[in-house]
Amino acid sequence: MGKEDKSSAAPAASSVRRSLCPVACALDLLGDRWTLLIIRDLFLGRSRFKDFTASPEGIPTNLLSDRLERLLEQGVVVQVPVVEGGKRMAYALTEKGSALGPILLSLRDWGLQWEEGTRVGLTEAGA
Amino acid sequence: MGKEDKSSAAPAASSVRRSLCPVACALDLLGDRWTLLIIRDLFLGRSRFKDFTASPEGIPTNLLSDRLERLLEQGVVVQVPVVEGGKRMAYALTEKGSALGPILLSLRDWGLQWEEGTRVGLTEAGA
DNA sequence: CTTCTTTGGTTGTGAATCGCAAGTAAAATA
DNA sequence: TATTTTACTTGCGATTCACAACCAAAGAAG
Repeated sequence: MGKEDKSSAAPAASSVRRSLCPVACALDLLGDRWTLLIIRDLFLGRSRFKDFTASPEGIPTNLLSDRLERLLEQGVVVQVPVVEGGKRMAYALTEKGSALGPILLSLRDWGLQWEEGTRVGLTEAGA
Repeated sequence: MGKEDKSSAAPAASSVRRSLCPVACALDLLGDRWTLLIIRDLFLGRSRFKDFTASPEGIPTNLLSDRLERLLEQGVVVQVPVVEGGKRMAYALTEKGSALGPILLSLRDWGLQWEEGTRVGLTEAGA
């Protein structure tokens, strides 16, 4: 029923680690062009599916679905009802997800310093 | 010939930015499964092509070639002769490349704290 | 309750990229 | 000069990406 089928898979199957290096393991989960942008959006206060697709980078919806699913699996985000007891769900960072703040901040700082013309949109979260 | 042809291209053409967000721009260059592992190796003191292929993650040589070429283009690494005036070249971090230290350290810290069974191999460079 | 709109996805498809294996040429070594 | 090592390149099947179209459930409007 298309439940165990992934039309668009992640850069790596979550459970296949290339090594025990913490950097490599972090990259097994985060090492692609979209995942950390979703995390960035969560830090910026966006929480709904539509919000993520509205970001300027324009993530394709199939990739967004896939990444969110993987982040849920890995305990980086959780789903919470938008209104108490409602059916609509929003995404929120777990403690594991919030701990990604320093990574985002160091990426932002490096980008600002070395990539010409970049501008901030990140709030001072996680620092 | 085969000079303008890339058999294995990078995750994004270096000059096509998805937005002006510093995080997004950093990920345009660094957002894949291998690039930051090469940088990690450079911080660990590895500098030759063979050294990178010898890392436990086992990067394919065509991808290594491609990533090194892009890092050269972007001024993150430079080539220096292994012996004074020799023909064999090694790779070294530029100032721009060395500035990636904090990103590597935050990835390492997160991996150590949240990814079960990971162990350090990173020296305290860049901090 | 019925209709309309928004939200949150899924599906399909061609193009691009990945990962593996094999081949190769120049440099270092014996 | 002969052999080995280094630093790649090439080819190819499999996976993943990006774009577009489609769809069903939820909420809002009348």
